[in-house]
Amino acid sequence: MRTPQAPIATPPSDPKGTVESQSTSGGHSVRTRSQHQRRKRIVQAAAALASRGGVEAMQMRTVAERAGVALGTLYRYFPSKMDLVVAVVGEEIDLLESSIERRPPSASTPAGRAVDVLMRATRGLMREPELADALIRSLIMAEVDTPFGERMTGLLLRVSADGLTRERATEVQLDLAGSLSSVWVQELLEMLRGRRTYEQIQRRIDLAADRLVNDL
Amino acid sequence: MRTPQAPIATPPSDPKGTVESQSTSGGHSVRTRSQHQRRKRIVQAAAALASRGGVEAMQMRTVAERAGVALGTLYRYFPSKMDLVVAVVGEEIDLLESSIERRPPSASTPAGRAVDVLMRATRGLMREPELADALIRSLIMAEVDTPFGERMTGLLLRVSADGLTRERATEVQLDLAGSLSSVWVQELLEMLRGRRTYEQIQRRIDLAADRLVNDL
DNA sequence: CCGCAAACTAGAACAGATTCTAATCTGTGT
DNA sequence: ACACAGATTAGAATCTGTTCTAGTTTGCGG
Repeated sequence: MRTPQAPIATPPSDPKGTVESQSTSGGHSVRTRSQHQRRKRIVQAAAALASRGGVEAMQMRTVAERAGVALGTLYRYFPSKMDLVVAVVGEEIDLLESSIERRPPSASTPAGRAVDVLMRATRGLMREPELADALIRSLIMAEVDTPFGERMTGLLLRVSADGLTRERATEVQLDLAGSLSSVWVQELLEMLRGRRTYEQIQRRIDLAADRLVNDL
Repeated sequence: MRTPQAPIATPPSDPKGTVESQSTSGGHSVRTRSQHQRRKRIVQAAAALASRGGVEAMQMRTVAERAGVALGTLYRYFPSKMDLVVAVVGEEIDLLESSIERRPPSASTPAGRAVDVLMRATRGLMREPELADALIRSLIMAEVDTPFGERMTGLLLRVSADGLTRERATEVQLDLAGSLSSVWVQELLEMLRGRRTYEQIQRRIDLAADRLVNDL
């Protein structure tokens, strides 16, 4: 019975999401420490299971067991399975981001770089269809604010607008990034339904990018 | 445990979906008669529940009860809840189609007529957000071939290509219809997340249609 | 009217997500 | 070291989709 508002997973009793520093200073509510470990173990276990049998194989009991925490604890960290899925998906994006840092897209035009990123993500997802499935579903179904669409759009924005963050991008750039990631999601869906090959997706993303560029 | 292939709901033991005629002739397997009634009662009950609390309120036990059939029977007609949702959604499209027959879109350009249809559908959906939610989700999640996307695309095709059926439409027209309904779905999603108003959707659909037209 | 296969029914059973409980553990302030 | 709040745990309990069972009903061919 999903309640309208389900806060995203953060170590227990952490008002804002910004827990990082404080080593010996005036802490007062955050248990940070083994909790980060625990959270990591959980997401790891979940990811491992998901990359096998997909979301189905990622059963809450099993995740808890593998992560070595009680079911109740798992639920304290992730109020619903969807939240956990979203977290796993987040990890995946981290990977993509660091991959892009390591080897930035080389295309010369903004749209080209955006396409490059999307196709790289596509290849990554094709390697683990089960996870891709979970990702797409979570992306679309999430009632909570999906961090995924936002992040992917931001990512596209950065590579296409070359270092700009969302706030500084022009409306036009935002539109490019947003539209492209929309199209991409649609294509991924089709792929999951077995109606697209990698090549087809590439062609269509290219096409969409071209169109957008012409429109601007 | 969703098995890969879940046939869409049709009165029991009905090989092809084309059951209509035969009144006294060589029938042999179809029980048609009260079964159509039963099916209708089920979908009706389901729709009623869904238009209240959404998919969540549409519990299989409750649906069966309200429809006056046993749970097992419900499952005989609709092998999974998703199938039932799809059926309910189908009803909704029927409504849209007949509405369009009654009062065809008046715009002068093909794209204009397509936009007209989409916006009419949008208004209808906004009236029952819970159902809209169910619709969109089912549309996107369905593992079975979603009849929804197909039907909506076909509908757009008919109004935009003015009487042509799918087979006769040019690739270009197909693309128009397909792209528009993609965009529309995305916009509806945003609306459900509270990030779009009717006006915004209208503006964006218009824009998308314009773009497409220019591309053709 | 008879017999049979398919459809239907009531209800138990099962599965996995989510919630709840009672007891224990941990970290922090005093 | 002591006390307390919040975190964790094991496990029972609940909820809802889905499956299964055994018995009954229905419609049709003979």
